[in-house]
Amino acid sequence: MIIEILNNLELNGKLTDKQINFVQSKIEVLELEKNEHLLKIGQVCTFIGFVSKGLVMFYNIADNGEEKVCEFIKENDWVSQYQSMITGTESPTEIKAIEPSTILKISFFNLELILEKIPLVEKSFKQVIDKFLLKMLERSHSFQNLKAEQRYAVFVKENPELLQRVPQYYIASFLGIAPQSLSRIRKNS
Amino acid sequence: MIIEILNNLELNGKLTDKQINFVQSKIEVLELEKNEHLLKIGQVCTFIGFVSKGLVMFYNIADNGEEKVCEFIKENDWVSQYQSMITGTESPTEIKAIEPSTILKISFFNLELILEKIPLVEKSFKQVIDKFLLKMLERSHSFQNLKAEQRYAVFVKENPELLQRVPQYYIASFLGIAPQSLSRIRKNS
DNA sequence: TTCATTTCTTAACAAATGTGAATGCAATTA
DNA sequence: TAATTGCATTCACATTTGTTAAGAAATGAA
Repeated sequence: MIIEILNNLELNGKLTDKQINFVQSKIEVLELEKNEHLLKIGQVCTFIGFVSKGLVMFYNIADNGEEKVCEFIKENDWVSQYQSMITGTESPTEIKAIEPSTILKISFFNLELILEKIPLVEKSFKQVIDKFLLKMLERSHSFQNLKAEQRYAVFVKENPELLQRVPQYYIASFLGIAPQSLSRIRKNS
Repeated sequence: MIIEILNNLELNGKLTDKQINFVQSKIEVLELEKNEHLLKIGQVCTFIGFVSKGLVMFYNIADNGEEKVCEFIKENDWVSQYQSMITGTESPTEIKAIEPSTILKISFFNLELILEKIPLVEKSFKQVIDKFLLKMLERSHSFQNLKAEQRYAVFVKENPELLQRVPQYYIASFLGIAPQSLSRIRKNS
């Protein structure tokens, strides 16, 4: 399973067996059932997770109890609560599995050990953060400049398979619109 | 002027005179007139700037020529085009001065030199990136969950002085609404 | 100052999206 | 099987925001 992480970090073939074993020894494997939480509101996020299998979502809860989806994280991508992670404060958001999922979990403590010991990994992790920043820039831009219909079109183009894997009302939430509005948009296209 | 940078990085008193001189020698001082550009579309952003005096904005240009404001950057804050900077590609956005401004400009080349030589500065710069990421998270969240009126209320609360310093149609643009809509919102509150 | 230009406001109407309720469908459970 | 539950769709109507146009106010230049 660590192979997938190395692939994702574009480190395949670049680490020694010893280094790989070291990294592997710092990883905890977590199996999540559907709807099981990886992080709950009020917890401080002290790890970064790699979705090895399945699909999770990152969301916050509105006053009326609605789940507002910020991000879907598919297999072979990283998930964390950067806000809680950066500030060390309690997370205002949750992370839960949409499908049964396998998460490779690395605590910050262990992550620090890895980054200190293997500079190559540190460089790669910077890129993980960079990618996330780019994603958030793109997301703001999309809200600022596109209508819901266009946002949905982009989503479909970039995540065609998620249409099958994610309930539609979660997609609506991610797009910042009501489920009924998404129904209407789908009808007119 | 470098004092302001050290303050911003929370490094005041933590560097030796020699280190300070080294940093200072890598900084270029740039005076911008109102509406003068720090970065234009198509350029690759190869620097990070510190707004020592004045006010700049970061925006992209829609098909119809409208300027869509992504961010206002006040004195004592950092400005860069992270997307272009991270990917090394041509910037799709511009940066220009809203007021006559003084920018302390550090090229990436020099920044690398500084970060390598002074680890304390490297740590601080990570925090600069972290803050920007948090800002973008907050911005997405605001678009996803708040109505224009609420977004404006938040903006006013967090940037009361900008109401005087920024033309209203730029604020509307930043909020993702038409100038007329902002007029209406102001009227009803 | 006066004129020209830019910015802001207002209003009427259009378009997009939200809301609440009803319906149907599919999956799950008793 | 029947009943229940959750999700998607549809509709009518409300609210929000966009658009166009006109004029008022502010700003800058001669």
